[in-house]
Amino acid sequence: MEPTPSKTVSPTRERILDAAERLFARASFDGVSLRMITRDAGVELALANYHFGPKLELFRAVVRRRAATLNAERLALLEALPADAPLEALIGAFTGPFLERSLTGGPGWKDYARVIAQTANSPRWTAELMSAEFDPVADAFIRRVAALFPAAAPDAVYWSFHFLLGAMTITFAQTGRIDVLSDGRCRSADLAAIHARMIPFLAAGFRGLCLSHGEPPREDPRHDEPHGENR
Amino acid sequence: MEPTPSKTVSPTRERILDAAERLFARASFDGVSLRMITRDAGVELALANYHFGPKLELFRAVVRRRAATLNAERLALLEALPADAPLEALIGAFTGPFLERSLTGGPGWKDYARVIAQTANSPRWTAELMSAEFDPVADAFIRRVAALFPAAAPDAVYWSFHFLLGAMTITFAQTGRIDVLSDGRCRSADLAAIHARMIPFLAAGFRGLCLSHGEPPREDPRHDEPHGENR
DNA sequence: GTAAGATTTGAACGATCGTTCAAAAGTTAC
DNA sequence: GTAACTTTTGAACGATCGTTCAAATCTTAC
Repeated sequence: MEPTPSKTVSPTRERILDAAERLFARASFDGVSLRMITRDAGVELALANYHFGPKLELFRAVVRRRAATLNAERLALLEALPADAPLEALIGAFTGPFLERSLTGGPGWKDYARVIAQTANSPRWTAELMSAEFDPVADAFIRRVAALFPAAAPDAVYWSFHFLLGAMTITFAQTGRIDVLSDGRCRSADLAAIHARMIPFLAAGFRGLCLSHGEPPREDPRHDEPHGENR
Repeated sequence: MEPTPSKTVSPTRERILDAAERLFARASFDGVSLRMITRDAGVELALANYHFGPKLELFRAVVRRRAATLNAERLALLEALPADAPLEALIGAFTGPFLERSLTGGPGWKDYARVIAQTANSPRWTAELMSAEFDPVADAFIRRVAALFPAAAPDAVYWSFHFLLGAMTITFAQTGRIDVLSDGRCRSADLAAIHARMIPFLAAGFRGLCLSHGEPPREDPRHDEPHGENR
């Protein structure tokens, strides 16, 4: 009688989730119909509503399914790092699990990354969904990073994390635009190569923003930057 | 007889574009119907198809309309900068015009920013649309930045620009997630404050990635690279 | 085996979708 | 004022949308 049992794993549930994930990765929430999903999954249309309720709940189930795995691994990596771990290790603990699974976790994880990338940059109701699923581990990551920059402005670490999220999401979106722009010098599909570039870039960005003085230089650019631990 | 005259500015055309921009900023391409747009614009449904052809062409017209203004200002700022302009000035020339108009250019520009943010992180056909509109000025920006890092790896500047795009788009998306995460310390609506944080972060990221050796340290880190121009 | 519950089926609901079209109204040029 | 053209109107097209529901089928427990 319950509309969303979710107690035991049902093969039909998983087939629908897989198809939904695959299609939501290639189009928006409104660009995918339940008929496309159930047709792709090889099940009847009404089964989507039986197992998940309304369409939005199916989408939320797609986001939620792999988030638990992801967050658990991220938290484990973060907690395994010593207190004096370098910033690059912290960033890697946050960005690495998603990347690793996109590479070796099967096509579902790659689709999932695109779903998340889309959702993170969408307006309205997606924000609360993202917050509900990913904010706890984001909070843990930010707390660890903030400990590295005790003199940083209170919002500097948050903004840095915000820019990290942007770089990560546009990477996982895999639009292929940078491939064209760089005339083949960059390949969006080579996530491992991107990671090798992303971590140094982000680490430098964190240091550049969080090691500066409390207020960012507006019209009074100081050139006496006394941050001795540069690199 | 022509389906898309576009020669002279038609008030009806502009009303439809305004409504489409406003609605596309709040939902996806498939989440907005032509009936919603024309109802919001106060015109008949068939007029959308008369002035723009199919729905996708209306969306492209929305993207295209303000892109010309934006690119012209960006290029002018870039060319006005001296050859020895600091990296921060280059980044500001690329990110500033969009930000400034989002602040003072009326609500249309804020909606436009959200449309672009969504589009930049969407899969499929949006990539070629973004490339067609924004790649020329992106190319000019990258060329200027590359001149500052003559010893950088050929793809380092492109990846840096990629991460810049991610940080910029997730900012313009204005999802409000960072507001919740930071418990009010960050405000997504205060684009001016964000800009003051974004430029130092990105500049440090560019330097951190483009001033390093040719190859990122994988398993064979070469240390014989004569990189003497570190900052 | 039989009853109770969970799952699947097939069909239908009303609503909305993008697109098309002929006719009406408005505009411009002679 | 009439002709040529552009713009607007109102209605309709077939298709697809999310959701619902009763009946059929499968599963589980006694």
